[in-house]
Amino acid sequence: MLEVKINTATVVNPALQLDNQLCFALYSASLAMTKLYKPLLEPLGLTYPQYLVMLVLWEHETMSVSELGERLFLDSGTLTPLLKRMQAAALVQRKRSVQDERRVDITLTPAGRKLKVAAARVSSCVVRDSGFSVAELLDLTRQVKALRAQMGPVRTTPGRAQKLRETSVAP
Amino acid sequence: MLEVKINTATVVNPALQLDNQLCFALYSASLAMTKLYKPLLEPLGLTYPQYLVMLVLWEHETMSVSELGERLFLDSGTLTPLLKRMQAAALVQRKRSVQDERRVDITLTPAGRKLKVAAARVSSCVVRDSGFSVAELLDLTRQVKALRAQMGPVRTTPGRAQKLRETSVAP
DNA sequence: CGCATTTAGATTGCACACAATTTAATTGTT
DNA sequence: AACAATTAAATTGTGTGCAATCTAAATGCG
Repeated sequence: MLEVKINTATVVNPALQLDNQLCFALYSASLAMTKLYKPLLEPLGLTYPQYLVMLVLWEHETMSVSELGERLFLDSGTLTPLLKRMQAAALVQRKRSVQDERRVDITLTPAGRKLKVAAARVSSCVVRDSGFSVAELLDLTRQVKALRAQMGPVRTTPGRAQKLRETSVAP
Repeated sequence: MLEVKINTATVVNPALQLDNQLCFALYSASLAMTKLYKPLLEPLGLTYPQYLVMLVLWEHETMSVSELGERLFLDSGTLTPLLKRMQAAALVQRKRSVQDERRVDITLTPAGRKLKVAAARVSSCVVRDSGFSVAELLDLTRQVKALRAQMGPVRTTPGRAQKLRETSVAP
């Protein structure tokens, strides 16, 4: 491996430089986005992941826990406690399905439905603060989604982590 | 607000559709990236955020906790316990600075330094699994970093959340 | 010098994420 | 019908993120 000593810093191998890491860019941008949303969602009584759940429910009104999980790429270990908090906040209802007693259906309450209007304002606020045009945002969204699609062939259900082929590289 | 009833689904207002949300694309892609790395980092005894710390240290060898925080946009509340675990794993050393007793300097151990070779293999493995060309990855990285720069004027030190201007929109 | 202010880390408490396991309900098969 | 296999949630345990608070050390200033 090419290696150069500069000062006290051992640098080079661009593949390991933090600033070249897409993973770090995404990680960091995602956390920054969460912080951007936080003060805007606080008046609505929502955390950021809870806001994502609301986005789904505003499109569908009723979904099972696992359907929500498929849509958001989250599992029951994350969603169950989150949804319980949202129920405690009277934003959603959790009810065992009658047709299938395994399912738990999540439904918006009137209060939850009502939040949609305020959320639209939050959304426009964030778009503005991003400093990007709507076209740029949509294009970037498209690219990031394409990357996402490449990476995670979904795997919602707990258990079975997908097997990754190891790259065989001379040691 | 324009609103259309389709089936049981209340749709429309593209600004609130999950699939149009850059924030969700980033969030989801970032989590997927973490999952992609996880099985590859496990043999190295690293979690994904710990891997990010290592990337910084492989570039600098020694940094204070707050310097690491500035680089990674993380605060001491996150880093302190994480670094303690890394110390317990003998990857880094934590030592009070002599010049400034407030500082805690983080240094790579020989074991930590050695991991860099294996990490390069992990990196190339992830690049391949992304299904994107290196040029595409770098370009996307550039864009996401630009967005990141727009959003978070850094704020490392705990306390003082930045004040956001509310959009004044007719209720 | 003396003392308020600032700065660096650590700590506490809460909310995710997720692997792994458990329980219960349903489906598939014979 | 009987029973193994599958599926849906919940639970448990670990590791982040981060706001808020706390302690101690350094700095600024009259």
